[in-house]
Amino acid sequence: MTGTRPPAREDERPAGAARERRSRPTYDPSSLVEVAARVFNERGYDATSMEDLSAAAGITKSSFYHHVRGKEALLRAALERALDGLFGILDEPAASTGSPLTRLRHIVRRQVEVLVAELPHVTLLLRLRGNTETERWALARRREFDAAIAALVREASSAGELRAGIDPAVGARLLSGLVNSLVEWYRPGRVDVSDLVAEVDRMAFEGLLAQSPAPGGRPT
Amino acid sequence: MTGTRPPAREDERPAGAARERRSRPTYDPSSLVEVAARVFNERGYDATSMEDLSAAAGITKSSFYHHVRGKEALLRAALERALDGLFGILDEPAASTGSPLTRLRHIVRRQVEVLVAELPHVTLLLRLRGNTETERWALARRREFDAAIAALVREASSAGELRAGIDPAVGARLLSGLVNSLVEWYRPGRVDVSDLVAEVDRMAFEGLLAQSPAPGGRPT
DNA sequence: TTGGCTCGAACGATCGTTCGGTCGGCTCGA
DNA sequence: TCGAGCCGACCGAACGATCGTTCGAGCCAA
Repeated sequence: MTGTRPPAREDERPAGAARERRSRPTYDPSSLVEVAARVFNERGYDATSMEDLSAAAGITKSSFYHHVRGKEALLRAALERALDGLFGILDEPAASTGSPLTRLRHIVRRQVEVLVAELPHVTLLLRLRGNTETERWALARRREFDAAIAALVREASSAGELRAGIDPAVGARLLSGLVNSLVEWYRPGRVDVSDLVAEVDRMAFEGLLAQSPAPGGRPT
Repeated sequence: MTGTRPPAREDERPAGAARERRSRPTYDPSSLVEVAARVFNERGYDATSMEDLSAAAGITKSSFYHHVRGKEALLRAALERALDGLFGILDEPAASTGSPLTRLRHIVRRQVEVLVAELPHVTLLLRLRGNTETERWALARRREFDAAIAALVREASSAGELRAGIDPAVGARLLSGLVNSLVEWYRPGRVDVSDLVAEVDRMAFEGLLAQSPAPGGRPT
């Protein structure tokens, strides 16, 4: 990277410090993963140096290595956290009971909540390019998740619960794209999460247009 | 990048060769921009080395520098092409005549077409992180485009043309996210472009749900 | 004194870029 | 028609910078 760095926010204070000892804060692995995920998202994984990460954690690069195994291990830990959150949705009872549309709608709404709760980690997941074995592994798992949604869209379509004239495969892609696009703009606090869930649900299933009666629509 | 590279597609033949002379193909700048955009998207901009680019073009790294100014210049050229395509939509007559909803719907449909026509370049634009001055410039222009759409959504909402209960600001983000998510999965030839335009339009404005009458909906 | 924590210094590798020079087709005066 | 000279295309080698990672020695609370 020859390019000049962006303004480099000044509020990168040492994170974590989950101990009572104040003079020498110690860093638990999960808090460093959180810091790393945040910086990865700001600069992009490949453009982020270990120097950037250690600076964001408030220690030198070599001290940083005392706590973490390496750059790729940090990435993997963050991706695992994102994937655990997403696949956890599929294990919920509501994800496998009721009509296909009911299940799909529940998953979508929960997916919004997980995206918000694990924003940095899911953001990382959604921007992977597959350059390393770790990235390809995470991409494969992400495809599994998308495939589950696509299967549900296909079921709902076969059951006549979805609009005719939308190809289920395309509709599933658009649905996932709509939900996932949250990570590009949502920042905590700006919009209430329950409002966001309701808006994404309406947008996805009823569209932007006015005055369509929305049969069987959920209450807000 | 220490990570092992992905399988490295074998079909990276020298592009361009817009001359009749066969023994020594010459490379016009625009064809090299196209090659670069494709590889940038495969590996990510920062993870792509000039060696990768020159290999994809079929020449050595030093030869490659005979044709292009540098890595960032290639990025800028690709981004300009994407931005020209997008802003060209706003200059079309149909983008400024009719009701806000009519204009919005036209822009969205044209945006899908431009995304498909300039897929690699727009993809690059949508993945920027803002690490260099060039990237920040392109991001600023992209925000201009999104702001134009957001303004139109606000207008249409004020005119009562959009569903009540969707915040215009959020709706505009979701709409852009829905359309832009195309670059993550659409590949030319798989879905007919006019079909795709119709499906994105339906999805965005009428939603996935069945049996809503869609007043004033466009013919397909 | 022990042992976790911190650090400066340096490792080899790879990055984007530059440089000097070779090759071969084209131009143009003889 | 010919050949000398030119010039764009091409390449190997190397530049300094930065990358991820390692090492060993200090520091300080227990």
